[in-house]
Amino acid sequence: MTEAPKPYHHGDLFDALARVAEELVRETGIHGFSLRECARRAGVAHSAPAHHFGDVTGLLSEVSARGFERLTARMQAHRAGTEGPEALERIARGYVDFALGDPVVFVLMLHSDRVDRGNPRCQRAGDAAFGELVAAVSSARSGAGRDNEVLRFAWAAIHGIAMLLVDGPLMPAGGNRRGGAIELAEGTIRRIVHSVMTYTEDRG
Amino acid sequence: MTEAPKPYHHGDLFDALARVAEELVRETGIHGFSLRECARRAGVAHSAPAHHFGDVTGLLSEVSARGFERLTARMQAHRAGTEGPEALERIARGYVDFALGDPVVFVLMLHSDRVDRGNPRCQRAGDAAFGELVAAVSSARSGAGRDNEVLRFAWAAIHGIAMLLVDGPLMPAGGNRRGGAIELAEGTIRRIVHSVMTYTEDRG
DNA sequence: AGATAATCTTGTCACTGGAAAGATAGGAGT
DNA sequence: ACTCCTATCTTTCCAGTGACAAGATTATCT
Repeated sequence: MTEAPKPYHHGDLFDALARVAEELVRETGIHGFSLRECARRAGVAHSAPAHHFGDVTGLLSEVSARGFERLTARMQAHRAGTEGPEALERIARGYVDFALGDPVVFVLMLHSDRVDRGNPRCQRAGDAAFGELVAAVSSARSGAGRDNEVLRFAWAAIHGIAMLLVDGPLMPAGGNRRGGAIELAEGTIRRIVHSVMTYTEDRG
Repeated sequence: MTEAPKPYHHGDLFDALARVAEELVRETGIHGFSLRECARRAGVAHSAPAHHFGDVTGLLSEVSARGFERLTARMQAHRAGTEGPEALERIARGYVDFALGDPVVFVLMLHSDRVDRGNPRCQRAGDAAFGELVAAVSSARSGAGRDNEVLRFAWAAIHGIAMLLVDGPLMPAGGNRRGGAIELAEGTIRRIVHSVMTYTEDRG
């Protein structure tokens, strides 16, 4: 039939493994992830990934890097070229939306010890993603000063609501987890933006 | 000599295992944790923990529950009976201080898939800890309304700064991680408190 | 004292990640 | 065309893991 002849050389095993790993980690969770199962699904021997990624940390780091790339794209899509406070509000929504849509990968990216955050690809992709946030804060404040402080504040609040909704105590119990969570996040995000905009005035 | 005769029955293996597990998870990280190594250090057979905790998730859930108890105590100690905005500021400092002092356990408690957050002990201890935060926000606002909204906002910001400093991109690179991080957190915490206090006025 | 239940040990299982050594293929240079 | 060299992938092996089952030991209750 249409059975592939299964050539010895896969052709693009690096990419294929990264994709399968992403799927697998979503299914099984971070701890449940298995290199052998991953290789199995990609149709290669269990030691094949080692040549491309070194070890399981290397593979999951690649998954993390791709996650950051998707996060960047998501935030850009949400921002859609806007400026000012609206830009920040949209970027924040993009951040939370990504987290809610891909919770396992999100936690993997930022808070898992199975990823090497010193990994160059990971770091570059992470910097790019956070660059979007920096740019949005900057656009919202348009040079009003206190940049580092206000950036930390904004980032912390956005990241915090994402983490609490995705994987923490604020997680809605019911069925449509994502819907309820987004709704909860909305108010908090608006409040964060407001707080960022008034940063200078109400504190010396 | 003073060699213990190593009785068949340990006496308080539940507690001993929980302690050893806490230490071990600190040393090896969440993923590196091993039930067998834990049993080894406690001086019992590798299957002994199963009887008390079921499986490794049960054991780590106990570690998590104890973490919440320590978090509660830490926050109470920081608050020291104060009221109003100061209470919230101190509680927030306690939260961040705990996270920075015990980062692995902190991440385990809130964002690990090796813990069963439905576990009764875990849930009760978690509720107690978050009760401290609720009480502090309530004291700071003294019945100014919008309680759920403002609570989510405060919690998200506090949790966010803790996570980013402990295990994320804001983590200071240098040696005295904790010192630098606390300093960074201070400004953010003050800002959070301020924002909580002005919640009603500057938004309809 | 004797029965019953709780606690702990020994032994086994399938599974995991990593290392080593061999098989296969592609490419460069002659 | 032919050989060498290297990258890719497979097979084989090893120590380690969590869970389970069955047996040994001790505490508790009547």
